[in-house]
Amino acid sequence: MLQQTQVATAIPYFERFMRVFPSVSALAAASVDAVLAQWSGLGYYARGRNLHKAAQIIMRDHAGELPRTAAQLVALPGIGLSTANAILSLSFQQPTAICDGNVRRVLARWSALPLVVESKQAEQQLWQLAQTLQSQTRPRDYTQAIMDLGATLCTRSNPDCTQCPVARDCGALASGEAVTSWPKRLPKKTRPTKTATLWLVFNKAGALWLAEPTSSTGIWGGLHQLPQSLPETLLGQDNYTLSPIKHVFTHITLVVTAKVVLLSDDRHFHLFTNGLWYNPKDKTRLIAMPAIVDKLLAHWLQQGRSS
DNA sequence: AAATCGGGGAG
DNA sequence: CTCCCAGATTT
Repeated sequence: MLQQTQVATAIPYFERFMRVFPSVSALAAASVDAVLAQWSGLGYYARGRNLHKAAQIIMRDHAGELPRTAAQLVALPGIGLSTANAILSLSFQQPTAICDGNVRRVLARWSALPLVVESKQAEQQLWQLAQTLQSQTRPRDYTQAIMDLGATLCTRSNPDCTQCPVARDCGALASGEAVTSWPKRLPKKTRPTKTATLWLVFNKAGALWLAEPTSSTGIWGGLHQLPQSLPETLLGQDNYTLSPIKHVFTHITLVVTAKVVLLSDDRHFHLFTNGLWYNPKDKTRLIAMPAIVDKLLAHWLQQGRSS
């Protein structure tokens, strides 16, 4: 959950997830749909699918226990070198280095790294530096400390160097330039905009139609989806077009126009198969779906019938 | 090496 | 708005 996701964001998801799947065996025994239901809203759904697969592999090949070597950990889906080393140092007191976003920022500043951090050279030097600096006697404390340093003091835009325990030999601080000018970064690239139409189809009870997932990969893979089109016979029905909303991804900006259809009778229900009717008020029934569903529902409730 | 995967916190 | 977060995987 913490891969590319801030701790504060992940905490409520983590707590709920651990209540529903309190053990590796419980997670392995669950359906991927049940896992993704708990992941809904958190994003990067491949993490949820990979975690589920990893649990099953751990049960099958590792007697239900996490392996304790980097090579075995990296072989599990969703675990790369960074996560493997984090597990080894934080859980098993092995002197492995991590080089996550916080650590990269701390080390780039401390070493006054002239290289653009996205470059292969910088990547290599930062990993090398991280491994060199790792404590051989207290790897767990060291790993937690350098991450917390980046998260609390050596922050992106407003570092508090007066409180920093390594300010004395920090290269960026000594340089006279602004500490925030590190890490050096590549110029930003513009994010392309794409448009999409999504349909909100409500039945008489006020439940929303969600289609079964059609693919386990790609954007929102494995999640239930809003229809992008409707059967011809329904297009003549009264429908409402909501004002477009923006939904930003890492690589694209999606401008979504939602169209709303209210089914007043049962005539057209036979057109809706391979999916389910989701009642937004039923909080007990968690469905694997992207955050944009609730976003559009809120938009519809707030905006209402504007056209 | 570059692109692809969400969503939100913070400024 | 922009930047970036306890990155991994695919192309």
